[in-house]
Amino acid sequence: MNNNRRVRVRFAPSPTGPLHMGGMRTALYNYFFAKQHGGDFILRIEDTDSNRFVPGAEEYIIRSLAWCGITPDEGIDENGKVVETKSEKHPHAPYRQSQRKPLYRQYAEELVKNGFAYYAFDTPEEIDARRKECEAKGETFVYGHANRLSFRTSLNMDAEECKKRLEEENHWTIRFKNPENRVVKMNDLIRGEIEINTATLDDKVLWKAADQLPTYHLANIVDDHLMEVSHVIRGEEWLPSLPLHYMLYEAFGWQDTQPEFAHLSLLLKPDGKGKLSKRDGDRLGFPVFPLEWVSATGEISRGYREDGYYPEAFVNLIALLGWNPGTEQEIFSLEELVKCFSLDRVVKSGARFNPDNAKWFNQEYLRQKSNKELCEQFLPILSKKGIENPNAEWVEKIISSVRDRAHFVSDFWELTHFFFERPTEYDATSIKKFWKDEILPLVNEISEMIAGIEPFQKENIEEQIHTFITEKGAPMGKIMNALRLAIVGASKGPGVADIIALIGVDEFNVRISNALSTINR
RNA sequence: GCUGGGUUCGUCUAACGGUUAGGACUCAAGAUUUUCAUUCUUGCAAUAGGGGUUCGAUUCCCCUACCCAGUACCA
Repeated sequence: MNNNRRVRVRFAPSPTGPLHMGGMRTALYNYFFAKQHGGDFILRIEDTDSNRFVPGAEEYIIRSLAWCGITPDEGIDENGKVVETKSEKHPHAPYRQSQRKPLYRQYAEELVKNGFAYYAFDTPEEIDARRKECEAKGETFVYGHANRLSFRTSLNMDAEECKKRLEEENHWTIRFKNPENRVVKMNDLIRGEIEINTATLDDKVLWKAADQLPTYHLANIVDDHLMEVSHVIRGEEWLPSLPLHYMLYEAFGWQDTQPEFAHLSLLLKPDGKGKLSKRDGDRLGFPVFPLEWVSATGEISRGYREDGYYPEAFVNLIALLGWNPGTEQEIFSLEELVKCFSLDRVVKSGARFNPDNAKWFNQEYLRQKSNKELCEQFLPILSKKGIENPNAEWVEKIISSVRDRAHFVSDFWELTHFFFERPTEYDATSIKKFWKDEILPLVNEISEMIAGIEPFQKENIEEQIHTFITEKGAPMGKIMNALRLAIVGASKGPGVADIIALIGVDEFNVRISNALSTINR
């Protein structure tokens, strides 16, 4: 393995549906690693399973990456389309494996020629029957060195017959001839040395005549080699096939440029057992996908973007699920992540995803926004509520008064609606608690005083209310709360003086008189 | 079942043989306060179990338990 060559990584999803958080994390880690080393991040589409292709999935993946601020260096063009023809910038096109179809067969044949693989003629049905037979006896079925000679293969048939079958049949495959008893020593950048004896491995299918396509294993090795990939950072589910991949590099004689491997642990459910799935999101009420996804049947899966998450927050929270900087820093921009990321600080064990934590990250990012930015983000929501073209400066002031309590911009309406609409109902518990006979005359009196304040500004209002109450020797809490109830309709919101100043004197008068005449005790 | 990987507060994690086992989220309490929050302070809470190795194990080794993955002509 050559450590001096250019760092090139690939993110190679298969377009079988929307990419979920775990997949995004894999993409992110690949990106951080590549950029940190001044290398390339390649996007390759692994669509060798024609049966599982899902329309729109490819676009979804690219849009999700873009939302997170990731643009592949190679594999997609300026318009976000997968590159199909070679160019200086994309020398390895096409980047969709289905379009690289003609390329793989020769490699598989080469393996056969050199004794590392063989032709197998049993149909899937025949193999299935054998498998069932075994299982009925309580045995594990493995198509491998122990029984490969009991199948119809090029290993036990004369050349003539084999040739004839290859020409006439269209359901044969090329299988890897797994060594009977060999210890393969492997290295993983996260887990260290791993050893496995090939005795337990099976003869994996490498290429299928039926659709003239390679399986993952062959396509993956061939493409990583051709695309000069230096590091493979992928999910843990690939760890068991690492020995096969090692042996394939060896069989091809590509050990010198064999990439280094790093296998990432999986994301686990917030509760119970097992890995995180789409269902958990539905069940527990959080998104599992970066962007909203509508399936062919019209089923909608919510996305972080649609739920009001900032992409920076999403990237940050995903990055810290299974990786830590070794310091106490928790808020990282994409640039900082590129700078700080390192594979040896990736955690080996699976990380349970906790939605509470996700919200906290968004809150942190929301706090970094200016009132102006938040206002711009809030305007569309106001518009939906029928508040068209409000004075932006005014909205900014309103946001300023409540921003500390929000996790999302979407929280703002609940937090501020009483600025935009008069109360039509008054909270019963608050009435009972604060709307007392002995207080009402004072409320009336203080309201008249407030209405006369000039200039009608928060500081003045606050000060004069205090003076008034102190002079009267009245109970501060009771009066303030009664005022609040009158102008808000409930016991919530920012400081009373803030609200009064923001709604203005005319609106204040209307609300007070409404309250005085409407509230029934 | 077999093979591989994993196991520190409820959760995310730090400590790569010597720490009162640290931080964050959550939760609880207190302070502030005109409500709800914010903020500040404090608190609760962990090395899966058992054997070794060692002067000393969260850390190294073995066994057990549990969790995860793979075991497809899917990726």
